[in-house]
Amino acid sequence: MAFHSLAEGPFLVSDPLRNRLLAALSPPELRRLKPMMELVDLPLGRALYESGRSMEHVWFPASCIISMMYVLEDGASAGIGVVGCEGLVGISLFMGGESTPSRAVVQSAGEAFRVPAAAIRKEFMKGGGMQNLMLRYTQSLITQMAQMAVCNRHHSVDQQLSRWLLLSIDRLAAPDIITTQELIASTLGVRREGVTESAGKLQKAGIISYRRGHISVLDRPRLEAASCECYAVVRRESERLLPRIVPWQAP
Amino acid sequence: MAFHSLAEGPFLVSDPLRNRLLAALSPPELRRLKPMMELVDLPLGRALYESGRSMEHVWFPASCIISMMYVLEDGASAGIGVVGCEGLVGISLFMGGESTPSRAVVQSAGEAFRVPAAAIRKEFMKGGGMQNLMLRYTQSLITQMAQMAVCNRHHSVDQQLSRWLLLSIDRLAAPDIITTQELIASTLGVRREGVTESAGKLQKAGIISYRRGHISVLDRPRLEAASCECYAVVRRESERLLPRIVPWQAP
DNA sequence: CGCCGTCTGTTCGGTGGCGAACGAAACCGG
DNA sequence: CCGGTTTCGTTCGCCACCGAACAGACGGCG
Repeated sequence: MAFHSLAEGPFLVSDPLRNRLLAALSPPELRRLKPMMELVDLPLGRALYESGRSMEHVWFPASCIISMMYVLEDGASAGIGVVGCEGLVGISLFMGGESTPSRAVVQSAGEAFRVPAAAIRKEFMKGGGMQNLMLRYTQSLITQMAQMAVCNRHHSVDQQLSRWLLLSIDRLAAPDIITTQELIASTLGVRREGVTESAGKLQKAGIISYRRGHISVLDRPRLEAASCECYAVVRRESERLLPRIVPWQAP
Repeated sequence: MAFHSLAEGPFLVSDPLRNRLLAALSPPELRRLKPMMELVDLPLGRALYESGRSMEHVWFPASCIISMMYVLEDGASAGIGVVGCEGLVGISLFMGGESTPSRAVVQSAGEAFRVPAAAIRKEFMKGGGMQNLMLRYTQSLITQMAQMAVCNRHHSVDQQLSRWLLLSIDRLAAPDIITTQELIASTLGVRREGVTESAGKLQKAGIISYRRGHISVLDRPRLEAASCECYAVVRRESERLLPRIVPWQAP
């Protein structure tokens, strides 16, 4: 794992603005958080936190995807949210719960910024723009979770895979995802064979292409057509609730 | 059921303490909200709000159950949360979104207190104990939604019905639910016939009994055994995050 | 360069829940 | 007490997904 110091150094890659929530903070807010911030390289499959464990950091993805999942006693699981550069992982740290019964897993390898829980809580308590931003993000996450629940119940694996791919490339701001079918299956809560089959169809149709541990979306419009309405709902609600890409401006 | 009047007046039934969140507010907070509060009788099936519409009130159930559901374009639906006397309906009003793409339906007829959106928002903005309470409740709702999503994916209709019954009687603080199989089916996201069959099994086993529009739980322990782990997870997390039944006390 | 662990492809029987269609019984208002 | 409406009961073919088991193939690592 490679760490890049934020304070000094010419590493543009360490610019917190790569995460859209951080980019939307006011200059003073960002200035207060910056010294505590750390850029971390996240390998595929790493767990940022486990069910019920107390959490020590809030994570702001820059170029990775994190899946929030619930795991049942028998090992079966289902993903309930996809987080990328538009969001953060660890909402329960400012919602007041300290922990949650879910699990957060790196679903596409990449980088993320992390900030100690205490620093986030302190800033949140001030009740300013940052609090408002975090709460709006939380609501967009709630929408996503709810829509995933309905999607789980009513839509085919084909549709769900398409939906997942779309959500992921939006949150990566890139058409290439570094992951495996096995991991996708566990977040969709279906068998790996089901993903293989659906992905095969999409590849035959020329909509995506993949090799071992790597998926590329080739034809976005047709992928949207193959997906269910759930993607559109989540996207619309995210656009409504979350800040545009342009950085913070005085109110 | 015994009620304790907070101020004056012989109408014990209108005591806000019947809702546990209201009961956990500090005396000054409750005093500020009381004048805006209204007790409303809610008939089965009534929608408190529709997807995307702007919301005018926050609802605090006293003796009813409200289901939060997502409805798909083709009419299919799934419930993502059950709210009773332990909670409130309308979190997006203080989370900053003003509306959500979901729908809230009366799932068991009864009474609820409602407070205008503006009053809640004003109190929330003060950032005191009430804000903390609402946020913790929101987190418990998130847990519930996520667990429902996994349950949707992996558990049988039998298990889900049992889970739903348990959550409901907890939130009613009574073993009798006034609802129909059709409504239960729509919140579980399954066919009405499936509910009929599962409910039949439970009745034959002597665990519940029902007649038109009315279900009674007879044997709670065996209902818990018939349910999946999801109920226990939600319950444990609710107990961890939410105030006990005892009313507010100075910190 | 070659090995081996990981990832992907394929097959087959089994089944839970779906969709549709219809009948019977319980409650409501007149 | 009596139609009419709502709610509940039952049946049957069907299909997407499951569970298990195994074969091939890529690619990192020694």
